[in-house]
Amino acid sequence: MEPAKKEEIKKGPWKAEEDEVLINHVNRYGPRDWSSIRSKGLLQRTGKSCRLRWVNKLRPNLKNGCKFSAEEERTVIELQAEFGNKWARIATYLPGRTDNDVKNFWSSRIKRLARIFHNSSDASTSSNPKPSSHRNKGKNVKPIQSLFASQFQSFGLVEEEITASTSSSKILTNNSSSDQVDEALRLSELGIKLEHKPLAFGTDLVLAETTPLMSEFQIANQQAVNSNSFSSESIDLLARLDNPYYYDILGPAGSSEPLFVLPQPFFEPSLVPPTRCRHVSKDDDEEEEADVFLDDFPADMFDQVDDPNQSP
DNA sequence: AACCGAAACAACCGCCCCGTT
DNA sequence: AAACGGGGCGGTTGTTTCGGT
Repeated sequence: MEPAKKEEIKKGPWKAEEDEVLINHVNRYGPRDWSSIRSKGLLQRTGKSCRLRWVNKLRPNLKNGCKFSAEEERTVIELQAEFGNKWARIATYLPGRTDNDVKNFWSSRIKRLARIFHNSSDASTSSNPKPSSHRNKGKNVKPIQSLFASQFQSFGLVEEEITASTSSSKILTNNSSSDQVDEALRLSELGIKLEHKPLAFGTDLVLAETTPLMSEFQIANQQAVNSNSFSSESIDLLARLDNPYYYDILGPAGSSEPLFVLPQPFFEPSLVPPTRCRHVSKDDDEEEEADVFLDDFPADMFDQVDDPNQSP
């Protein structure tokens, strides 16, 4: 017997009309019964696809188009160290951010670090360093140290690429570019608890491993400051790193005391107007209009969404 | 202006959990 | 108790945008 011809399932980018249908459905029934959207013939999308679209793009109060602030970055780093890759959980601490946002942010960050450290490795291991390109361009990003090994693995880099031969103390060397130092400083600034928290980046990082790293910071610091290639912020941070009591400033080693207070898990209040963010786009004439239609929602329709009584 | 690499973003896939039958 | 389906989540991949050469 010929199986009933399945209705074609649509994939790929969503159109405005589809969004509208989805929003109308949620407007009427709430954010549930995703599979019924297809069974009713409203959309040729799977329930999962509908849910994902709603959660990541159409939900009110999303910070679409906003870069992560320094505070958000720090929160992600801290929570990732604590929870691991529990993006949905981490996202509950970041108003307007989705698990996908957090995941993408982290992924980009890891790739960037991998590239930087890889280039650093090249520079430090080469006896005859070639002139570096302007922006450290390089494909075949290769992580070079065990420091971030498990994190790299979780982002699909093969195990043999993670060589144990390079120590974290080589992350920064006298050959490090100012880009590398800047990023490493940023890392130390944002991931400030690395020195004290074994869970950081999912590795068994211990203080003994990071101390040489920091001394290398100081070496690079001197060079870079001498060459006047840092921003004033970086120079300020470098000055602090040069301070022998810097670690004390960060907090006592081994202390479980948080260095800053994490925000509480966030639950979007139902009546808060949608967060509007301008796109980071350089086109200043282009105002963000994506969620204007959400203003038409009844005020109480999101009461059931993100119920504050629910645990994350 | 064209090209290229990196970063950012969007969406799908597969697995797992849980409630229902 | 087992089967099934829906939903949630993390991982991955494809596409677009951005910035530099």
